[in-house]
Amino acid sequence: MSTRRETVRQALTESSGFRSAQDLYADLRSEGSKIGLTTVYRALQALSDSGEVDVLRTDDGEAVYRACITDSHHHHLVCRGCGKAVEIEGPMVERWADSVGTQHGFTDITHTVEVFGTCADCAAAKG
Amino acid sequence: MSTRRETVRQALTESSGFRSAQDLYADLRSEGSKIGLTTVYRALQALSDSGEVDVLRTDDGEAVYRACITDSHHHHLVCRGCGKAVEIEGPMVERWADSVGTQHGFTDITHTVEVFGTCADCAAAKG
DNA sequence: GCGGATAACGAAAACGGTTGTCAAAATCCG
DNA sequence: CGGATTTTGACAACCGTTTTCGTTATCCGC
Repeated sequence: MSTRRETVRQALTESSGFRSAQDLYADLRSEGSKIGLTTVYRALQALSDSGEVDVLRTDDGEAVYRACITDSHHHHLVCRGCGKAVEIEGPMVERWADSVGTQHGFTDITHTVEVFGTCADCAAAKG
Repeated sequence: MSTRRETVRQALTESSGFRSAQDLYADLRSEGSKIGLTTVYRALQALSDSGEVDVLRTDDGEAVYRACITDSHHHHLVCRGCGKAVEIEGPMVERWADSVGTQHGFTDITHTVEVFGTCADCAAAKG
């Protein structure tokens, strides 16, 4: 009876990038769903166990999830001052991730890259 | 009066690798110190703020600290089946992240890289 | 359809690491 | 010594996550 699990999977797939369980819960509730937080967590755990989503931790310990898409993607260069994000591409990095994974006998390789910095404006503002 | 901060710094320096705040607290208590958990956290936070220790998060969200002002920045290749993690290095990626950030006028650049895959064992087990 | 076993659900409580509160103790300065 | 300031640590609050447990929905043999 994985209707709820499907719902969560879909919500995650539709949103790009990483979402926290609480984010997804808020999203679903605001869409009118009566899903419970517990179920969101359970679904994410199940999806994670079966390898359908990737999980990692933010700096403040929150778990964030991403639908596991092997499809090509881009990354973001995020300003830690104002949050401005620039889309960046790194074919070199894609190749590197694949090759390093393959070297260790891993298959079905995906990766995430986040680059953080202080943008020119914020650097200037800060003095 | 930063004897306590010194104590924590020293405890961290003496132990190799990553330790959690709770670990350090337990260590210090077992050595007879009457330090409080709050103080350990405060000291670690201060040390982290001043860049004297590195912080990261374990898979279950616990913060771990390492006295290390230097090198050994590495990433992880994580199996999405069994969770096994392999430490990987990618000087190329480090350089790429720096250069792409600089190109966009960003300074003070950091980055995170996570590579996910299915390890040989799990691929075999799964069929 | 009907009824009971089974699985999924969700509200609320429990949990564990972390952070905040606040009064007591230590330190500093005059 | 005495008062201002800082540091400390017991304790409570917090927050994301997990567990509990009673309710509800689904499945399956009749």
